[in-house]
Amino acid sequence: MVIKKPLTPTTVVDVALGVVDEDGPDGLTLAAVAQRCGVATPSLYKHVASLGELKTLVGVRVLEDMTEQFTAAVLGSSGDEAVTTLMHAYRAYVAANPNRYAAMPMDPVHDPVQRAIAGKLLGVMYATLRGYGLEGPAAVHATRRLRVLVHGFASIESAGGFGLPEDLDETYDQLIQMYLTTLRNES
Amino acid sequence: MVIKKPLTPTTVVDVALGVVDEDGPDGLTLAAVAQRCGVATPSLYKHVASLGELKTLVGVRVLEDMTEQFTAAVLGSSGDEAVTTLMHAYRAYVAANPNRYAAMPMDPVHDPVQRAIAGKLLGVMYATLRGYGLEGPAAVHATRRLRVLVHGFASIESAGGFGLPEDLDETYDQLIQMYLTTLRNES
DNA sequence: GCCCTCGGCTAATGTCATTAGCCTTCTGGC
DNA sequence: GCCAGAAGGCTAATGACATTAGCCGAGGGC
Repeated sequence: MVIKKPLTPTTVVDVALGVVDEDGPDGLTLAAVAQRCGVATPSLYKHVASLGELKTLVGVRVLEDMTEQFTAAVLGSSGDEAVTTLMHAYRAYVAANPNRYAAMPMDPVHDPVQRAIAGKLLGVMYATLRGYGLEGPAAVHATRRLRVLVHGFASIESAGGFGLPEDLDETYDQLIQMYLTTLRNES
Repeated sequence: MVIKKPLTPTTVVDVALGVVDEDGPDGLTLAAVAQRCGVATPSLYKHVASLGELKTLVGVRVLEDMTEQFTAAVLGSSGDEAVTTLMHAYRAYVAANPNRYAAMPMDPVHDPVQRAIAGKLLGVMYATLRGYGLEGPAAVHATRRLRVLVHGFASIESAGGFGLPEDLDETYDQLIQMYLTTLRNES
């Protein structure tokens, strides 16, 4: 007999992430998670309140995951190099975890926990822009532009939305250069 | 007795769009559509093959809708003005129809009908860039950049993903300027 | 040794999608 | 006018899910 690790909310979310990775966000179902846990579906309710809550928790985990990776990627660099690194790291994350990214909440505004961790992720972007001397609103706009670029590209790419054969790396490089140019003109 | 219009695939899609508008993409259910049509759920199968097909058809309709609007918006202008107009029209469409936009397929690659109409929409963007003298790959990259910008911004905005109070019009204007700058430097 | 909580289970309900099979109505051909 | 057949609706049934209620055994604190 294998020693059954006790089921906890954390392990349930772990399993849920596995389901998302394999079956996509829509494949995330309590039944699927329960089966992987070797447990009857209703038993999950001892650990999570509902499918909706589980999805929220998965979203939080993804946000944490991204925050961690991007923070690590960007550490030790600054200026254009940092921005470039961050943008590449973002694209790489989404390419490596397309389903997870699709499970990321676009509107973390509602759930307070999600909002907190989403704020951290934003903070990484914001901090990466430090050194360009942006003040107040200008920094907010610059962060938003960055977010639009990385999310726009990544979401289309991960959905397989770019049909033509032209090099996507080249397109992404152009986006990076475009963004860096505005930063330079602004500071 | 009101004269019952005969149900056709087209009217079913019309009703489905109404459901999407009100309840979001996830609220689109055969049961909901059937109820609005005043018909039992299985009866819908006389008109659409499955829920999946209905979603595809809804996606097509949204793409057609957008294509039509953007074409009209951009007619008669060219250069920076045309690009600016297109970008504003895109944002306006998504703001006016957030749920519909969320129902738009990001990967029209699979269904041939969707691919065709998606190609038309891309064609509008592509045509808008005429006059910048872009050749071959450069035009493709420029179109992609445009798409990334408008989709990135619109999808975040429509999801309520911009939390801070700073003016979103300003952010969008900056994105437009950013894009126009790259176009000028390229042509 | 007793009680209680934890974490699992089964049974039941309700919502959906989907399939099968029936029935009525209209239409075209004769 | 009559009939076949297609169109378009319906009911019944099945199977996946989420969710709720209520049962039960094991283990720990006392």
